[in-house]
Amino acid sequence: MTTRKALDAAVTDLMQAIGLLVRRARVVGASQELSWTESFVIGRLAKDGPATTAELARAEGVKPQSMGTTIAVLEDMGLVERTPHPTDGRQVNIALTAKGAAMRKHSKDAKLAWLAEAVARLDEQERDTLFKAGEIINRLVKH
Amino acid sequence: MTTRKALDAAVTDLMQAIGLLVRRARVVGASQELSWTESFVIGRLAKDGPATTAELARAEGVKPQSMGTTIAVLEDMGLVERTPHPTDGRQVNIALTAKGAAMRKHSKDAKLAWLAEAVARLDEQERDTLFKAGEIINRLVKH
DNA sequence: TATTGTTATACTCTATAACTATA
DNA sequence: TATAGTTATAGAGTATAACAATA
Repeated sequence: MTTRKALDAAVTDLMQAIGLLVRRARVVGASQELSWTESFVIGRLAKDGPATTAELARAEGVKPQSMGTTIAVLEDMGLVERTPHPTDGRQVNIALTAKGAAMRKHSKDAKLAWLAEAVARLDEQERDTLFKAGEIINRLVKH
Repeated sequence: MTTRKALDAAVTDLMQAIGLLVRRARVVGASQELSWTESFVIGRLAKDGPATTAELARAEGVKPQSMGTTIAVLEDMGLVERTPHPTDGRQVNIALTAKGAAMRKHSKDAKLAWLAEAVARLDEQERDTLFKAGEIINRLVKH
C-alpha cells in the first residue's frame, strides 16, 4: 500500500490541503495588522525572551534581511524595540515592548482565532491527530 | 486540558510548523519550473479531466483572475491548452497537453519530491497521522 | 577575514478594479 | 442584467546583491 505512487498522491493531497488552509487564513486575516511572520516573531519573543535578528530568521526559516524588514515593521508599530548587544557591537537585541506583550495576551490575531475556533469544533481525537501532525512536520523540516 | 489558552498555543505551534514547511519547500524547489498552484492545477487536470478557469480557481482557493494568470503561464510552457466551450461561448476549457501529462507522470516537482522522500522515511503510523491530518484540514477549510 | 545587520532592488503570488464578450 | 474571462495595476512577503560596522 505504500507504493511510491500512492505516497506521491497522498503527499500531493496533503500539500493541497495545507495550501488551502494558508490561503484561507490569509483571507480571513486580511484586515488584520499582523502577518504570519510578524505573529510568530511576537510569539517567539514572548515565549523565549529577547533574540537577535539572525536567531529569529533561523527560527522562522527566512533570510536575515527579510527578518530585518519584518522587525522594522514591528518596531514602527511599537511592538518590539531594538537594544544594542551588551558586548558585541554588531548584534542587536530584539525585545517585546509592553504594547507588544499586551497584544500577545489579548490574542488579537484574527487568522489564528479563526483556526482555533474551527479546531475547537473538532472532536478530541481529531484535534489530537492535527497537533501530532504538527509535531511530525516540525521534525520533517529540521532534516 | 482543552482550555482556550492551551488550544491557542497548540494552534500557533501547528501553524508555525506549517509555515516552516511551506517556506522550506519553496527553497527546495526554487530552481523548479512549477509553483505550488501550477503543480496543483496540473494535478487536478490529470485527476479529474478538463475544467474551466472558475472551477480551478474555486478548487485552489484563489480568485478567477489569479487563476487566469497561472493558466497563462502554464499555457506558455505548453503544459495546458485552452479550447472553447462547446455550447457556452464565454467559457474556456483548460486541458492538459501531452507534455503536461508527461511532466505529471515523471513527477518532476522538486518540492513534492523532497517532501515525499521525507515522508517516506517516517514510520507507518506517523505517515498515517500526517495524511489523516490532511483530511481534517480539508474539512476545516471547507467550513 | 568573518560575522551582523542595513539598504536597495527585484521577483513571485495573489488581490482589486475596470473592461469585453456572451448568455 | 448576470456570468466567464482578460488586462492592468497594486500589494504582501521574501529573495539576492552590495554595503557598513564590528569582531
